[in-house]
Amino acid sequence: MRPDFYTRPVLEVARDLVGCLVTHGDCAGVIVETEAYHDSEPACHAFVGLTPRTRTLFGLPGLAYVYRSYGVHALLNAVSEPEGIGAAVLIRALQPVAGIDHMRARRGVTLERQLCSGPGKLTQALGIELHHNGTDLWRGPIVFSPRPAAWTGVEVVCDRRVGITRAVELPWRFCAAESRFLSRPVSRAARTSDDFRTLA
DNA sequence: CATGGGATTGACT
DNA sequence: GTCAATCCCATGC
Repeated sequence: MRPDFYTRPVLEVARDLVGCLVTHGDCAGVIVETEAYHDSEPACHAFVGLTPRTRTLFGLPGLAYVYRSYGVHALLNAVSEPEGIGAAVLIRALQPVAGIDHMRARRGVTLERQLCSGPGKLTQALGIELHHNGTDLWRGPIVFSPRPAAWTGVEVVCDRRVGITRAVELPWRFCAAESRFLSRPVSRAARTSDDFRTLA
């Protein structure tokens, strides 16, 4: 998608990215789980302001923000909101649709449900690394493209974000409700409470 | 320049 | 359920 898709409130972008396609080389998958981050809340890297690390986050919407997590994994985000606002959508899980044997080789596992069911797993499966930080998501090499016809109208539910220690109460995780390719199931609270209603 | 803390995963009890 | 691996970077002296 072009940059104007990402020049919107990050919660809308995070919701609307569910169902979109991510392609890198011969590998591709449909996004089934995202999380939103914004410089106004302390779980976001951009909360500390503009530093060498957060330069991409404050940059042009539609750029890839890729950083190393726990010294081990590369995590992929789509920079959102207008330039000058530090916000991004973390891609947390994909349903594999192409290059599946290549993903198996990179991941060292065979079960499709385990190939991209986590933010570190999907970057390993697709061969996404730190040098992709700052590349754009409409020309590539990593390309985000609109929902395939079969994915229009999928139900998206929201839940609390995974693996953070600050601003844990914000329901800024977005999941394809019926997907079996999530990093973890949607919580009981999110399924039953009105506190987790998806944005209109 | 030293230190501490992760937007995780996989192996193990 | 617990826990280590491993590295980038923000912070503070």
